[in-house]
Amino acid sequence: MPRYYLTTAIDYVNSRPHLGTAYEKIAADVIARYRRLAGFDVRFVMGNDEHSQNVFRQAAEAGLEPIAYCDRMEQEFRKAWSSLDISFDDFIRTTQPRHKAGVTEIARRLHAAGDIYQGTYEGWYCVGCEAFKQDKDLVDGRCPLHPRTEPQWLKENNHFFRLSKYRQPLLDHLHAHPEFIQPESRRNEILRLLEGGLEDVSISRAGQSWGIPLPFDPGSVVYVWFDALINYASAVGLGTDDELLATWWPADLHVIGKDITRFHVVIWPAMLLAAGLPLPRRVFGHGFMTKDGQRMSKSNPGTIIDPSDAAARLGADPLRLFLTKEIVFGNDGDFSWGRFEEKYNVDLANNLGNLVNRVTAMAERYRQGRLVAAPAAETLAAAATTHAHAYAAAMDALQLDVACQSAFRLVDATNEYIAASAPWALAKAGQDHALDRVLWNASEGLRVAAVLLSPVMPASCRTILARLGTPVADVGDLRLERDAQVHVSGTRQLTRADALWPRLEADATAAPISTKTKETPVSDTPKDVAATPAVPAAPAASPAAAQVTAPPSAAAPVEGTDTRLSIDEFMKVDLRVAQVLTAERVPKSKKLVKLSVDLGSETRTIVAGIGEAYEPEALVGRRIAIVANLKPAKLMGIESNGMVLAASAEGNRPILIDFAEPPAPGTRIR
RNA sequence: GCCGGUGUAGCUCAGUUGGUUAGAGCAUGCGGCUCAUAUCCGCAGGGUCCGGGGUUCAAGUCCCUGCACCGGCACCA
Repeated sequence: MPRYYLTTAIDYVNSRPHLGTAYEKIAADVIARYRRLAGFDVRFVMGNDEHSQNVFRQAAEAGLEPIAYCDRMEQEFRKAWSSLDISFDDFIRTTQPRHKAGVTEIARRLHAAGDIYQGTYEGWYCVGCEAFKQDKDLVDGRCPLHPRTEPQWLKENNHFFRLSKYRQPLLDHLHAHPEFIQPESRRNEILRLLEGGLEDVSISRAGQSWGIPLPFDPGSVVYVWFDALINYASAVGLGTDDELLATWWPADLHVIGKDITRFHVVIWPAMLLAAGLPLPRRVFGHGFMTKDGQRMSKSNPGTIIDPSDAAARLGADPLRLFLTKEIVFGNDGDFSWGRFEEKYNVDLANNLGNLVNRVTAMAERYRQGRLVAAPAAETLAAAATTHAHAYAAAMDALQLDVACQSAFRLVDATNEYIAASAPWALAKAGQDHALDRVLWNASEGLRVAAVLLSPVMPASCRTILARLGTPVADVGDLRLERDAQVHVSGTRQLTRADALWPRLEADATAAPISTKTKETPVSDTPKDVAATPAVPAAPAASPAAAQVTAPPSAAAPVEGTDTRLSIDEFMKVDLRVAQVLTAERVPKSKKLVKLSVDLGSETRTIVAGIGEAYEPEALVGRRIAIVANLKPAKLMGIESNGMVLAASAEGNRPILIDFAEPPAPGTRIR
């Protein structure tokens, strides 16, 4: 049995998964399930990346040990993936002993190969900022933010990886294996990057406790991204189980976001070359998800969609289909509730779902559900073969959207076949033989379509197969070769049941469905499956829900990570009323405005990013709210001593705070 | 200002290395069917492929240029 090892990127645990991360897992899951269907022995690995300083900080803020925080986040992630029916075989965490063993092994190998050397990072260090400063950041040899503090010349011991040594081998590899990076556009970017030269990279941090110690310098920990990449090999036994490693490595496919392509096609392969390990066969950089055209990001709450919510609304399978079929794999994709609901109605309610219903209904009505094999209908059988081949070719080429479309063409072909052969007319005319044949073939067209769609909609397809009298214990038992063609022998008992995907009516689609419905678990006995819908009836929009036009709100903070401030902490912020004396645009900037403001006792210069929303002249005389005790910052060469308060949603123009009655400049706000 | 992306039917988008008459779904109009969740099937209308210039026997596709929108950074303290 051929093997297939694929991975997704492991996820940072500093926030809960959103639809963008879910998209990657769904796409990878579709590929994994397709490979199983195609007869491969599949290993599908996902996991969490836990050794970042951010995680360390977040844990501290939540009053937790880092590992306890990570444990909690693991549950969050597992819950999300479970609600989306992600069929990973293994879930690796970078804090696990097996991963530490893998990292240690790689570090040891690179060290032995002479590809790690000790270097020092030297530079001006500003104690006030707790950071190294570049020469260009210093003014008269001093940190502009802390002009009274003498910067210190510091050295930090670091270990460097000789990445530069692998420039030519990487270029050779890319030329020898054009399929290594996909899609194509990313490959060109990397070629340009390599042609421009590579610099060695630092792989350690001194003086940190949260991380994996370097075997040859226990005082340093491995830098987080270097650590993270190794998970792909440590998950299959690097450093712990040579036999397992030999079985699965190299990976057939890394599915990652396009933003981290260069880590995966430059640094990671260079590490493997240095360690004497084979390179992964393919790296696929998928696109980003947007919400209603806006970039989905943590700092923009309106764009964050909780994948479990989205799945709960119409079902995990409809969501999986939408993301797989409507987004060209490799391109950015947009999610909107309206489009999701539209595609749900068209593809699932009207076409596939209705086909299931009409086939089972006719079988029951004309034959008490009992169908006997009949000769294949030529056109439909040919369509099944053609579309199944196109489907497999597309899947092999990772054109997931094209593959879905092929499967749906078979759904269309089956609907056409039914219309053309009019079984209801045959029934009326008493042409039993012809009727038997049409019913059998229609059910076969549908069955093959369900087999093809099973990687995308596993639970639903299992239900469809059960209703068609061809139950499987697990869709993983299906095989393309055997099951994705029209069969011409046997007898079956079909069962009609509730609509799989009830059509959403216009007024229901206008409002988000706030009721969280969980998918009815599919029972193990096919009989029950046939009797129970895999997806509950769409919840009717209640009058109350109909008034709500906003989508479900952004992800709530993780339980237990209470980030609220005490009153003392809040009082540290010195908010003041200020009156604008002068305002002028900062030359060559897009949105910066330089203000001088009256604070009662003093006059301050503040630079604010409000130039896109306000004309500077209109600000003069206006009373605004500012933060008065911020550390100064330099913006476009101008020192800003404070911050103007404004309502500012990401992507929207800021709106200044206004006072209904004018307070005196300098008045404290609290 | 720099870097990147996008611009194709009313809407949402496909369009491989240049190659017949530029496609799909939705929406619209007409017709058919009644097994089915008012579903399905057929037909039709609808396009300056953002503008301009160029290369070529041939350009939605390649090159130059302009415009518009989006994203990132410089600058949101």
